[in-house]
Amino acid sequence: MYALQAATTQRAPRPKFSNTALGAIGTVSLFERNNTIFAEGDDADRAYKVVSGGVRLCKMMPDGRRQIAAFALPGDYFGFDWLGHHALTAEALNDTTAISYARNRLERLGDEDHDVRAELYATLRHDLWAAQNHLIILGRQSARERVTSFLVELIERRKGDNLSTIAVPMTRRDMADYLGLTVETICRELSALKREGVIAIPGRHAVIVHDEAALRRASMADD
Amino acid sequence: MYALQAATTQRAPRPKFSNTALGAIGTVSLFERNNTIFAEGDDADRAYKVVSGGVRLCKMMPDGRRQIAAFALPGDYFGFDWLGHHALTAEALNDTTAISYARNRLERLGDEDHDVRAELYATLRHDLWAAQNHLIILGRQSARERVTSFLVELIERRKGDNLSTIAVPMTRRDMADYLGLTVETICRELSALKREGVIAIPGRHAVIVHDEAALRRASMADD
DNA sequence: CGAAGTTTTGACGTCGATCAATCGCTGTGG
DNA sequence: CCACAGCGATTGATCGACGTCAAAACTTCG
Repeated sequence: MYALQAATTQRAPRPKFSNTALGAIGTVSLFERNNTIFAEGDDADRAYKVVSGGVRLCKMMPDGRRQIAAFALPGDYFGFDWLGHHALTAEALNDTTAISYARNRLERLGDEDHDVRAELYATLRHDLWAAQNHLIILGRQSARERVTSFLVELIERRKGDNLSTIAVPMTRRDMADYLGLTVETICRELSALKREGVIAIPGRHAVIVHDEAALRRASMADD
Repeated sequence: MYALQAATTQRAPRPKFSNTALGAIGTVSLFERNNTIFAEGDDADRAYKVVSGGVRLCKMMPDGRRQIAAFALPGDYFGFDWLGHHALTAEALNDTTAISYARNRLERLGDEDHDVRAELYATLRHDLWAAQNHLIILGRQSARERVTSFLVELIERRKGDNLSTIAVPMTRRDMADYLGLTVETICRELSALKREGVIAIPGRHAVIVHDEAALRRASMADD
């Protein structure tokens, strides 16, 4: 009973802003691969929605260690989390198109429009939910569990298409910095999954899932 | 410049609800050590503020592994993060007193009162900020860095008192499950810090900080 | 074709986990 | 008041998963 309830209620829907309210105030921005969109500590004067490409949201340590907190993929919002200064650095994974919203306009809209307010709130709640799930991966899962959890996450974030081929827009290093591992461990786990027939790897930025059930089993799909 | 900015702006203030608005609708609850206040997946019909004692907020894996996402100490709010179902399990660290707020009253108040709304939003933002800082600890820090980061966090959360003795209301196991380590590693790191003269350990639930600068240096205070 | 960056694989090292024993509280009953 | 049981904390010995170092293969782009 508890497990069933958890399975049906834990999924936090990615919020969708009403196009009517926000559509009008956004402007299109382009970023090329590895460009910084904003850095941790910057004035948070703009927030974004990814149209195409992808973005990594990360924190850096003084000695160069990096932890990626999340990836923003097409349809996702980012930069809404902190209204004074950005808490994370945002960098383009690829050549990326995004719609950008001015902070002062967002705030005005949030004060006036109950729906926009609810959606800003839902965005924040979704990010918190995602971060808390990420904690269990980083704190308590093995390398195998992390890599399979990540692939399952990509499967579930993939929008309409039900292909068994999933797009992997980030590099092995990005995956490593998201999962708290090294590039080499990522490669080894992917190779092992390939050897076991669970997946195939047609190229750097794609994975074919042959046995999704095995993948989910290996990921210990939380609770 | 950037480092200075980060140091002054990254700290997310713990929100304080206006007592006038919320004070009226809270009721006092008591929980004894290790009692479950709510479980992951439960209907989120109440949210809480800790008065005395402490609470761990955690996720469990089916095989018993546990990740603690946060500790709620006196003055902290918890259970506000998810308005449908709770995303985390809350358990009392100690005999604990908390003020509990009914969800439907909170929602009504949030709709009516701009200040309450801002404070609910600030609570969520604080939790997200804390979770993102936690990610870098779990993903990229050594055992030594994790334990010292934790002690620094306790120092900074300690309210008015400026004593060098800090209260540690949780067990070694709780610390381990918060930091993604084992009980043994926690003990060993604490013993090493004691041997090096950085801290003293007068009892299970207290630490005396002799060299706070060394502690902060060892914690690699992020960014 | 050559250069630079990314991915993959192998050999080896290490940090923290595991297994095990002991210590030291705290509470309970004789 | 003391003996003892039970649980948490501590310390030691050993193990193993993942990191580090190194080299080769592959991809991309000039």
